[in-house]
Amino acid sequence: MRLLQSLSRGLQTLDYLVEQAKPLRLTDIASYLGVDKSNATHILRTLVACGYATQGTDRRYAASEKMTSSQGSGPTAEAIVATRQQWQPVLKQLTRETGECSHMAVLASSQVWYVDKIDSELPLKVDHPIGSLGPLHCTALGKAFLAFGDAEAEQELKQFTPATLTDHKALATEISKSRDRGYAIDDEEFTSGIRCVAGPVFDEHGVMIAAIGVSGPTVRINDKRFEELGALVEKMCFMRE
Amino acid sequence: MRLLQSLSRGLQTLDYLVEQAKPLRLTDIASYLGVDKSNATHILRTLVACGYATQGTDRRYAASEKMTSSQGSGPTAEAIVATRQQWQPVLKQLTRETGECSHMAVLASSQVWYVDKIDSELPLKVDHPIGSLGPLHCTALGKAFLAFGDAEAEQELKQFTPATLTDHKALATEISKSRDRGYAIDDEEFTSGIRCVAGPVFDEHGVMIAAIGVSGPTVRINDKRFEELGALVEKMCFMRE
DNA sequence: CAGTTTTGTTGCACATATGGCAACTTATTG
DNA sequence: CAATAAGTTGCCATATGTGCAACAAAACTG
Repeated sequence: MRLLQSLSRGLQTLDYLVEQAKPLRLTDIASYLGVDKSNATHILRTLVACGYATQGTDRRYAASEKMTSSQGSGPTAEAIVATRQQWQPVLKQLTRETGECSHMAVLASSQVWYVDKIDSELPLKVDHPIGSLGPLHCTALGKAFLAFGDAEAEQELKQFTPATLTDHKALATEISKSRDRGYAIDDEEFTSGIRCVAGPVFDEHGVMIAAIGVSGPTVRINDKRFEELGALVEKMCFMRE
Repeated sequence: MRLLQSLSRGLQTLDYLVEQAKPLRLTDIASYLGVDKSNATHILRTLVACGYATQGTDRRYAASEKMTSSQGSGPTAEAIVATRQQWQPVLKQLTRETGECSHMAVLASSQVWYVDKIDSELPLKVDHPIGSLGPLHCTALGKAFLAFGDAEAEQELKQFTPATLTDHKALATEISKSRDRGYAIDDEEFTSGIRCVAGPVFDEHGVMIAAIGVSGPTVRINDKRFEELGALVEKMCFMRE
């Protein structure tokens, strides 16, 4: 029973790239395989040439989309459920500390998909039903994906309120600001009278898998409190990493 | 720029297997690659040994699940959202025709995960909140996954009501019956006083991705109506294929 | 910012893995 | 039950993959 050595190594490399699910350095791959760097270079170059791996600008290698997402991208049901269970205490704490509704969403088909929420006790509340969808460009949760995930805004930025950003350049600036801040905001851009803040949730590989945020009526959230909420969400999101 | 020949050929073979999406004969693969049968044998044997291809009883070779299905277990968020949108009309129709609640669920971590529902208009109703989880062995939706999907029941079959099947053998018999019927049932096995029926939803590849079902209080569902509901769900599920 | 270390790529030569041939075994067909 | 086609194994020559070492390019570091 003879096997082709170089092919075996190549496939083993693929397995490793898929398993690690993040860009890997040549040296690490070579030492994992137990071969010379030179050999690893050839293997990886072949994988890239055949479309099974990609090389980033930092020279690191990763499995191509062919391997990582054979059809739909995005987290699996398993991952969502696990994340939901892991982060629900955070939602509860957010709502307890702020008195406002908190939500968790994942990315699906260029929209945010609400998968969990904790309702506010107050009579005036924000309610995105679990299972519903929302736009990326004018919700805090959506902007969190634009800022920290690999989501892209739709071509046409639909206007929902006077405050909705409909210009791609303005949106890009805002997303950049969100990245610097560590959280994204929605200042009455989707629904008049509602302000939201949201931060990213990363999985063990550093890939953004979900967003969590707090939403409340503008009447209860002045500029000062708006910033406080943002800081709180940012703290809660990055605490668990 | 030198590439590894045998690795290239191996990956090219994988592409071909994936593209053709059906078991292929050794000779065809060899002639496609333009190599000797002997060489093709070695390549395919290596692919099989590395888990990238499989050889059927008829000796034909096919790409392994690693290549065909998205490697993460369970459907992706994208797939769930798409299925939800596609099948929500069916849920609505089920509730309209029966007056009872209808639900849709996907499989996540050996549990059913409710991702959509249409409420009954009647005052006495069954309510599984969207986003909540349920056991596989004693819900109609869960049994649908056991019967038509590739789910496996937990080791310990927890007892929820006197009617819960806690014996693996009895459960296997019931699952087998479900397969024959075309739908699964839950006769007060999870909650006393509630009867449910559920059928499978398949994607374009014939892989079960979700289950949809109807639930109502036993007082409104006698044996005759129970069967009618099952027939209805079965019809609705298999209609859309 | 120069010196130092680490990492990635290229050239080369040798050993050997690999591909074709042919013989052999196993299935398929008339 | 021939007869033919498909699949697998043995063998050998050489194309080819591998490691070594030199080189180039980042990444640290003081």
